[in-house]
Amino acid sequence: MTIALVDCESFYASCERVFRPDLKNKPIVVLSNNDGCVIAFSKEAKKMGISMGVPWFRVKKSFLKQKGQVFSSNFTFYGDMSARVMNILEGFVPKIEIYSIDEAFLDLDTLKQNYNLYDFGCHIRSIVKQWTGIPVRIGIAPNKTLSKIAINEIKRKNIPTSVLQLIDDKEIKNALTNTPVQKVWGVGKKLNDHLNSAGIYTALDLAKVNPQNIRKKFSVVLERTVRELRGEKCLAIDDITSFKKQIIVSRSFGRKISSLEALQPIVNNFAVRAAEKLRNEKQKCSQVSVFIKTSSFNKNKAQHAGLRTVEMFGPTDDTRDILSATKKGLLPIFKSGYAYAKAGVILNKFSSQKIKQCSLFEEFDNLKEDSKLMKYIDYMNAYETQIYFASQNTKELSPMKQSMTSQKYTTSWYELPKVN
DNA sequence: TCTGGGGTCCTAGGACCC
DNA sequence: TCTGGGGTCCTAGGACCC
Repeated sequence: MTIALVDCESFYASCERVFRPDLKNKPIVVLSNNDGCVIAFSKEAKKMGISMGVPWFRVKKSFLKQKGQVFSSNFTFYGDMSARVMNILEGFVPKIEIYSIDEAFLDLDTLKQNYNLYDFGCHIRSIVKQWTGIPVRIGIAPNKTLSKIAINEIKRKNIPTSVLQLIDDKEIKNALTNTPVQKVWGVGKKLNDHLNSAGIYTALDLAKVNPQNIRKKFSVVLERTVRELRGEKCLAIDDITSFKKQIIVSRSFGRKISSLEALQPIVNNFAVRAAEKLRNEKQKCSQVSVFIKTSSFNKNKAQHAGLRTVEMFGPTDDTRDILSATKKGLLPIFKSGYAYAKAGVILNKFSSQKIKQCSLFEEFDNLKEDSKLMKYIDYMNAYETQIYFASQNTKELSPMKQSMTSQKYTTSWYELPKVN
């Protein structure tokens, strides 16, 4: 049983480099929405002390002074580059799980025995690099958790080929010894603290604990992790693209918002966007939640956070239903006198668009056909015309700072790269 | 001054059943 | 005086991931 994890090296930063060869070997950072914090960075930026999630305003000055290059996030572009990489990977083996925008698990069991997996990894790496310009690391191991460890080892040891096969017991033990337990896939900050206080500091320490005891003291999730560290295979490769179970549209605001009059239309924007996403997924939802919160970083200011869930009368994908639920949810959680920093709309309890269900109190004869209105609106919004709902905030559709976005090199005719 | 967004899975505990 | 036992289903919230 063998799995390969293909992981794109500092993916967003690498994307930015593909059409900007002048940025080779230069420090690059990519920022989150609102240019709030650093969410990706190149090796060169790492050397300058940039770390994941650091607030941009804190490192901005010194980074720019050292001739670093900064980008606002350009997810349309990264998504397209990701699809290209995944497409290539799908050509190598029949079973692959696209785990995130920059990672995929490949099932290598379908390959002929005695196949040289290390060479195969190197081959994949060179093809992906040649066809897309994106450098990848490849960790080969008996299961998912260990393939993650292999990727960590490539980083830690700075292995020049960026491919590592972790199969031999001694090698695995050595890698586990060198992995702090917090770097194990599935161990976050909270678990790390608990494990540390129980005297578990490395991945090897964790692997030595009896899995049943772990299950009793922690959870079945961590038990699986322990078993995988020991070489068992617990997590299967899930190659079926499953439907979404939840849709979230949320944003931190560019500036704080205190009045309901200002907040409601912005939350409505999120509701409209969420409904569009839902229709795009060809699903309906039966539950809408709204949340608002003040900034948790402002310790000396009064804090308030609220979440309210509203049940729908039946599954719906109609923006008007979702808007009215949003309003119902927002009113009771809004308290005046607070400076709100973030809000969001969450859609839950999905069912297929094809299923028609009328509510208990609805006459069957009245079961209306789905209105064509939404279809027309989506159709028109896909092109130049924009149709808004009256309750939206159209003046400040995205009160978001994003001043340093690169071109949509591969997804817009108007922004294609030019060759002189 | 300024600190992301979008997801999944699991569990404890409440509500309910016989 | 004394108030069961066993089970299912659902949900909010926690923890984690990238």
